[in-house]
This record gives sequence, C-alpha cells and structure tokens, in this order.
Amino acid sequence: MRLSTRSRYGARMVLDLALNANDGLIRLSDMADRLAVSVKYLEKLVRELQKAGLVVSKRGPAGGHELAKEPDEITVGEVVRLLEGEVALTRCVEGREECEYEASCLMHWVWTEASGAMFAKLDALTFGDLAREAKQKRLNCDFSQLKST
Amino acid sequence: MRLSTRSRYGARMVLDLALNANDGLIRLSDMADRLAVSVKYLEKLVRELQKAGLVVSKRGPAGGHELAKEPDEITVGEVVRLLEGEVALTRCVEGREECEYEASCLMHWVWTEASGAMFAKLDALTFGDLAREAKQKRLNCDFSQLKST
DNA sequence: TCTTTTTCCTACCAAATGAGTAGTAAATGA
DNA sequence: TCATTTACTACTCATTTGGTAGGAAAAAGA
Repeated sequence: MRLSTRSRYGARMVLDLALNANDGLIRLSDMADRLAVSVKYLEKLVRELQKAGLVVSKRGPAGGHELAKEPDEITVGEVVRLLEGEVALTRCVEGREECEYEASCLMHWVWTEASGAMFAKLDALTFGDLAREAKQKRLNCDFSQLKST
Repeated sequence: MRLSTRSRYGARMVLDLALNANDGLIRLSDMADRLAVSVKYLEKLVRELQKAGLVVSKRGPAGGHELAKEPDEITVGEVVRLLEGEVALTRCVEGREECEYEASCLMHWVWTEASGAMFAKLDALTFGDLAREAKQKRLNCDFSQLKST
C-alpha cells in the first residue's frame, strides 16, 4: 500500500511549477535538477499532466512547461488520482471490475471508507495551499543539494 | 496504491474467526471454503496473525484456530499494519528509512496526513463492530457459493 | 504404537508491476 | 540551418505479489 513514485514525483513537479510560476516556462532539465529525478522520467510524467489539462508545454529553445490552471484550482487528490494507476485500496472499490462478493462483503465497505478518508484529505488540499505554505516556511523545495548527501 | 491480497484475505479471515467464535477451533480448510482462498495461502497468513498474538492454533485432529483476544480488541488497522508489508504511503513516512528530504519536503507532510486519515478510520473499527454489523444485516460472509458464479 | 488429521515450516516459482532508459522525431527560435 | 527543447515509442530490468509443493511435527483416537 505504497504510493508509487509516479504520484510522488508528479506532485513534486506540480508544486515546483506552482512555486516557479513567475519565471515563465520551466524546462524539464531544471526541474529534474531541483527534484532530483531524471529528465526522462519527468518527461513521461509531465505528458500525463499535460493530457489531463493540468500543464501546457512548448517545444524548442525557450520552451518548457507551466501550469494550465491556477495552483488553487489543482488539488493533490487530482494529481494522485491521475498518476497513480490504481487509485482505490481494492479493485472492487474502484468499480472498474465488478465485485461478485460486494453484496455480502462487509470488508468492501471498510475499504471504501478508508480510501474515502484518505482522498478527502488529498482533495481538500490544493497546490496553491502548498505553495503558500512553502513560501511562509521558507522551504525552497529544492532537492538538488540534498541529492549527494 | 492498492491493498495487497494479504490484508484483504487476512481481514476476511479474522472476521470469519470472529463470526464463528462459538464453534470452537476453526479449521483452515473450512475457512478456505468460506473465504474462497486456498488453504495454502491462508496457512501462510494465519501464521503471521499467530506470531502477532492475534490467533492461537492447535494441531492434530480437532485442531484449528481461534482468536486470542476478543473481537472488540482487534482493530482492522492492526491487521492491515501487520499483513501489509508497506504500511505508509511513502517509505519516508514510515520512518524505517530516513528521508533525507524530510526537512524541506512539504509533500512528506501531505502523505503523512493522508495515511493518517486512512488509518484513523481503520483503527477506529474493530472486528467486534464488523461481526455485530454482519449479524444485524444477516451477512454470513460466506463466499463459497459465489465462487463459481 | 500406529494412523489420521491437522497445523507448521522451508523452499521455490511465475506473472505482474514499478521504475527507469534509449533512441528518435518534431517543433521552434536565433 | 542549427542548437535546443519537448513528444513519442519501445524496451529493459529488478522487485514485489500471489501463490504452490512437499514434507515435518504434533496430537488424538483406535
């Protein structure tokens, strides 16, 4: 029951874009530096954010990426749901696949409740909130120094 | 971010033991029938419940398993934590491994909050609660019929 | 004591998933 | 045209998950 690196890096990336929103388009190579994640991997993730309409990108020199919406309009839950392949605690809760046991299955209800509680938290939190928090606490959210240690 | 079958089957098993507590020792083969899971796999899981002091077992004819505590004293969270290898959303939150980024990492806090919310639910729910609920709703929690369909 | 029934234990295995890389094509600005 | 940057496809490799196999040890009854 681990969040995949996809969500974690993806969330870091959206936060990075939110924090650096004033600098215009952000290059992946810069983000890769700050986030301590390979360019190639971020590339993969950013395209998903893009397809979901969270990020817009531009190619060529002076190209890069930026958020397509206000940070306050992007929730953490949204990003996690997007990048995390399997978003519910159990397959049956997700509703993709039907659960033959559902009717007689009490546990089904338990898992639904539990993942509901988690997403309630994540959905209530926007990247605007996080960006403000980071600024207030003077967190630069730059992992590049720490990388070597 | 999926619960493994270990937790799910494990929780089903504890619930089964709670529901059939009056029948004395429960054999794995019976549970395997009701839960629609192989004996071999349950065997593996029950031993972990046992080592954690949730279940006591006896060998030989008329042997079997039973809960070592009252169902009301076993929470769902406890069982999940036990059987789920990785219990926090991220490795760093779990605290096993130290997170070099922790200090400057806002996301760290987010994941902590989210998994906290989930476990708050799971920890608040005992198998006693579930057993009463099942009885009240007349759920027998027997998956054996459904298996074939 | 012998047999049967049950749990206990150690390996092993196959498929899926996760995490990431390689290589190339397509824009774009100078 | 050339350097730079994203876009895309395909592949790889290690780890995890979800089991299975085969037997050993205990216990109860005949």
